[in-house]
Amino acid sequence: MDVSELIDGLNEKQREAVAAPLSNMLVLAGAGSGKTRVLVHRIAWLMQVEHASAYSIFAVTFTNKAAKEMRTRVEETLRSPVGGMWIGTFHGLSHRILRAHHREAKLPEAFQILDSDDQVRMIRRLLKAMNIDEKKWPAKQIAWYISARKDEGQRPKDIQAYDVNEQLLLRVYTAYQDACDRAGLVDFAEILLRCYELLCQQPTLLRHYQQRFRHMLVDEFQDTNSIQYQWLKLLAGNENNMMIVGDDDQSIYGWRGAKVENIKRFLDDFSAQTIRLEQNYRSTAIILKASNALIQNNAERMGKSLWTEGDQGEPISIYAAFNELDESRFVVSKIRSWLNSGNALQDCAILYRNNAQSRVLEEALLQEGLKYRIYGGMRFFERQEIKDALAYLRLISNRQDDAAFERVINTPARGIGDKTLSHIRDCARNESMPLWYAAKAVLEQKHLAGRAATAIARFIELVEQLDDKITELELSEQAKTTIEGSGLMAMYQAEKGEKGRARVENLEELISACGQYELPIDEDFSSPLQGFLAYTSLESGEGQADEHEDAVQMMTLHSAKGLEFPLVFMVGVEEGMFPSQQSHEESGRLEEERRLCYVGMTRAMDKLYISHAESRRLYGQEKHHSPSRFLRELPEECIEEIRIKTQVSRPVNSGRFSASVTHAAFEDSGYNLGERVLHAKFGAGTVLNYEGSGAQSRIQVNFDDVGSKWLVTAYARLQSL
DNA sequence: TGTCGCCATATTTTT
DNA sequence: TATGGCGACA
Repeated sequence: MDVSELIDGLNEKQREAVAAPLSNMLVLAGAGSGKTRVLVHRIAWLMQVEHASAYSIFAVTFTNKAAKEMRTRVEETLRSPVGGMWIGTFHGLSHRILRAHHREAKLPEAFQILDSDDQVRMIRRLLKAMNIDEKKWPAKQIAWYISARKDEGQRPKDIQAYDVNEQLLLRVYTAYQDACDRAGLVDFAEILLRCYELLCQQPTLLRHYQQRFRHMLVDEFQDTNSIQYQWLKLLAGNENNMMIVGDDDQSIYGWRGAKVENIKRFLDDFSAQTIRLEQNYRSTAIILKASNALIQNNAERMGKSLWTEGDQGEPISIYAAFNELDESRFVVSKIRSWLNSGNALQDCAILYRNNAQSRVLEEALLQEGLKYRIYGGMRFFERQEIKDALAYLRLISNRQDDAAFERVINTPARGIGDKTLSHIRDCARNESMPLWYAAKAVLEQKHLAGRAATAIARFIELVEQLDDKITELELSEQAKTTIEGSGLMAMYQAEKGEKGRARVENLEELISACGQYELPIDEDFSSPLQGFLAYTSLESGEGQADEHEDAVQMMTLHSAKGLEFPLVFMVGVEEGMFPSQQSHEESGRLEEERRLCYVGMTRAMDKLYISHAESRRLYGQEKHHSPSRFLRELPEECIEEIRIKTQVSRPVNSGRFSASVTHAAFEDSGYNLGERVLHAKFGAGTVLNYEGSGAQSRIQVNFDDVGSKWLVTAYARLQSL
């Protein structure tokens, strides 16, 4: 392969990064500046020019998707599959190390991963056992606390509890950790922390990995938390080279422990040089100008300004909607015209601050007959029926797994009630043994009523029989046998309605997913089932159907990071929504919101619409929000305001009056709402409410003829009356 | 064991 | 406003 291929077609800065001599390096990569390209080409460069072996390369990302993309693109660039190269997520790679050295990490061979939902359930059980009021101490909050501590690398012994509240949290943390350790379970944060501790405590092991991974690359570095930073630093040792790629302006995960400061820390700790990628290949000049202007209002920045050789493009349109319904209709009508001009639905995205905002939009899209796809939400492997099935498989492969035991002991219902169960739990606690063995013990002690005893005996027999039956089978047969043998399939088949049908389908899908699963040859799994179980926890089931259907893409601003769309709508850009109400309280949160806005804007390639509603129904109450401060931070020359202006025929305080409406989008024939409103001329409306005076007055008007319940809050320009 | 009604609750999410 | 969790009840 000709090496020049690797740097041809790159801009100067990209080339500088790709072809840099072996060293520590920060690539400060702005949105749309081709950072993945740089990473991929750098890997190829290391192999081709520096003659690095695939074996010596270690590349870390945050999501499976990013890891997968990187691997594919490296292989495409090198035109050959690369084995031996470690490309994966922080969790995936840590987990891999833990599997390989489970003994040293003091984990059972069949250790399993607890997802956030399992974690909360586990804590909920502990709280009950510890007699802690769940009302006062929600399990979710405690789970959050524990994960946060682990993200900081803190074990219970490292924590000083100064007040009673923290003492309680600490007690639960301790109990929780104890329970996990005994059951052979690790939560997500534990994977990282455990791996870090393992490497700290096993110098030989650490040296082995350090000597292997000569070339480390890290993506989205601004999202690393404390333990991830420590882990990387440990693996890097003194000799290895690390290239980190990130963008401080796109740091939007501070609230879950990400530390932007890690970038600066890296520069110090690794005496690295910085390369800035500022040329943008995605957006129009206007969008970039506005984004640059916005982000400049943040104080703590490394400094970066995006530019493009491309066109100016259209101004950013800002629509002031009456309310969220009007906002949705506006968005939908613009999408309709986009579609009518021969564009694809999937090239257009609606971005919002929180998930609840999607509802009104969905309804409007549905009404217009436009297909949409919502990102996020329940993932395949997180669904109830799937987790039930997996819990059986987990219990079969590890009898100590209390979380799995609790989940399936009475699913499907087999007459094991709370009483019997608490009996077992008590026994387990007193004897400090896993629930499974406690159940057996209780049975032997014959403390139970006949019926309960039979039920438990049957359950134990069931699991043991399944275990016997499936050991020799192929993975998908194992799943099938378990799902059917456990009675889960029958249970969900009996469930009425659409839901039940979908669940049965999902279970079947699970069986087929087992069939498609390939056990990674270079990882240390004792069986395909082990591998599959880990896979289901670490990879929550992306790549479901309908992904490629032509549909409007809907997602939160957070999940939009890394994506791009020709047409983008950002909705609900109002004070109190975005920036969100709660971001006013903590320091630094406002800047993070601004970065989020920056992320959103820079998703747009050609056209960006931003909308805000003057009134919005929120938690059952009508709320009035002013336009977001972020809008004021956009340069005037970059924006075009679309606003329905109401002119009232005569000053009124109440009663009927007539109003005429002018609309900036009048010329746009595709704008249904505008047309409708205009043609209706708002003949007569009833004033419902009147407040203030002068230019700031507001009237609330009901126009019966425009639609049933259409409530309009319009700014009356009294001076023009 | 399932259902009803009451109550609190109400960002952002990947692994 | 809607939703989900929980206790009470049949």
